[in-house]
Amino acid sequence: MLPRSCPALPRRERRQQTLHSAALPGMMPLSFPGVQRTGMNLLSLLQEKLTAALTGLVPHPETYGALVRPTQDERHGDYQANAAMPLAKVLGQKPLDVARRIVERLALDDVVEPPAIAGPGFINFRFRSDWLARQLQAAAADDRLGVSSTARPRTVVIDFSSPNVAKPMHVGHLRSTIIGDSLTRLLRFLGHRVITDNHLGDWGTQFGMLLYGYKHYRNEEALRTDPVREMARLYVKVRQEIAAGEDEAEEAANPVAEACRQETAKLHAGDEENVRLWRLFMPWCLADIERIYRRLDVRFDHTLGESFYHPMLADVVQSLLDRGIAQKSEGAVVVWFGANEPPALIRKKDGAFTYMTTDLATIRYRVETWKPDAILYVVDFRQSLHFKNLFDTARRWGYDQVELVHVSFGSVLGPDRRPIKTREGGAIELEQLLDEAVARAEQQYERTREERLARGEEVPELGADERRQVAETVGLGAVKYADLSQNRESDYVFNWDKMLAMDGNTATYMQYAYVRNRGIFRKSGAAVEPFRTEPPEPTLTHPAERALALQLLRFSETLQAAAIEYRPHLICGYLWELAKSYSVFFQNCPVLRAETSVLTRSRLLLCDLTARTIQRGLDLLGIRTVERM
RNA sequence: GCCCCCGUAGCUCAGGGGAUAGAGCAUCGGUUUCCUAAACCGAGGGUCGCAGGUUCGAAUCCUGCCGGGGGCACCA
Repeated sequence: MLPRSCPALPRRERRQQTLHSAALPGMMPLSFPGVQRTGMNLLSLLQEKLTAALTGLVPHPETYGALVRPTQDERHGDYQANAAMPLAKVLGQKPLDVARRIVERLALDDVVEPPAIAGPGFINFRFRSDWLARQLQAAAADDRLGVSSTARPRTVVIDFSSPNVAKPMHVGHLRSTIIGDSLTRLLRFLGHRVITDNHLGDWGTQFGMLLYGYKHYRNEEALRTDPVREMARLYVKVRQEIAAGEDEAEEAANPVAEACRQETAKLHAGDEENVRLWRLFMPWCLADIERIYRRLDVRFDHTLGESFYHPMLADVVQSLLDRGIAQKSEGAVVVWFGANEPPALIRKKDGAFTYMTTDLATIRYRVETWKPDAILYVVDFRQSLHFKNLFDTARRWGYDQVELVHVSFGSVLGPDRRPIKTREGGAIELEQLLDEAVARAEQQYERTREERLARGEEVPELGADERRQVAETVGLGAVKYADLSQNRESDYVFNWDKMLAMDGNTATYMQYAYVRNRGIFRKSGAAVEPFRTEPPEPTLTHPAERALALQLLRFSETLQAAAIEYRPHLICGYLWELAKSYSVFFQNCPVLRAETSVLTRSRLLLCDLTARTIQRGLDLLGIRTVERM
């Protein structure tokens, strides 16, 4: 069996599921199911106020009330409402007149400056600085940084990572693993009940290969001392043998491959010896992938692989036949979709079941066991047809209340835009990649340290342990962030230098912003606690202070948008903007040397809230921070 | 053959009805008696693949074409 997230060729797919009903093209959803519109959500606040102003004035006020966007140019204010132009036609009035009537009815006096009407009918909002300051003060006193917890928690099963065991994890598994983990963290933070389930490929042909390898090439000594490594060796050995036999005879039977297939078939048929060996191998295989998950800081609530569902498959097929959803055809059992569309097999003519059967059994099990509102599949784009068929079949089968979503992502490509390979043509092993990232981070630390010394700067002298810790955190953060910061639906061109770059929109930049921030507190001896328990109301007089404050208060709407569309890269984009705002602030607004102690306290509040927001944002991406680097 | 996706700056990518299309890298120029220079500031660089259409308004929606990729019973 192929892993679900094998490295692959490309392409993105549009959202398959609509979580909100957009009445107008391009409008932002007014609300996300289960997410309360309260707290510091600036966008929602304006949308609500606008909707209230439109109520009684126009039909479908919430549709037009939702047409609020951040401005692209700060000269136009902070946010803009675009409702007047489309409403002009509906009401048969001039857009500027409509805009004026809307503004007259808005109840936002204590929140925004008097709105400006500009251009063809844009209504521009600029928040009052004193209002922003009070919101910031409230956010600082809040563990959740002003982000509301959901009013209606949903139960969501997230199916991600799902590698084949019995062979080393490779770079192709990375995207599913870290996107799925990030979505888990995000939805949990917003208050949803998330159940993570690693749907392992633990029952397929790769086990046949292991069985064949074990029977022919095992090294007893190696198995005793390091079974995991021996498993990997056997797998590679067998795969090489199969590959060697493929060149001459593409179509002709490959004796080794055929032998492996037979081992697999025997396993499925319950052959005593093979089942015993399967039970022997599994813990070793699990230990191997578990090591990587630990390093990546990824945990699963359940690891129910394909083998778990094996006993249920015959009943699944029978049930689908009984209900007339599946038909027998050419000796197989299939489910038909459209007249011109090929069917999906749920039982092959040799009696074997397919991954469609397993996935159907899995849906039934999950729905009956956990009663989820939604099941997310974080899987390679190329399986979109499979999921379309799977979801269609499941709904016909009666599972039409659960929302089934294929959270698809693009492929990992090499510099030649072909699927990423090592020089030898194999997949890049995940662990090697992580080691390389950490090694590069360590080299970067060395280089930077020498440059700092050459400039006569103070250098934080890290002990060996802390240095390793920094390298691990920075290196893994770089790898994760490089992937997560890209729209998941795009193909991902793998590039060492870009992935491990420490400039620009990278985890390192964010981690560094955090470190500089913490340095201020360390240097001054100021404690952070008072800024969290009894925060002062900050003064926002410098443009850099105001811009930073505004960005900090956009955290809530960012997380909401990321959750609606299952797009972690929105968080990355936000953090990048936040870190840039902080940099400008840092450059222009001395903190410890501010003119007054009141201003110092105000700026320390901004610093601490920035640090906490960066730390929280990175945490939602599965990335850690360090105190010094 | 049928279906799906993509084409935006030299490169890698955001933006997917709203104001003059953005960022990073790369290139060029500048910044350190100052809280970490793994930083900051500035400059150049685009016919948003092409052509029609819808709209007050299109990179964004529709149609066609060109180029690239993927998927399409007995692998998963």
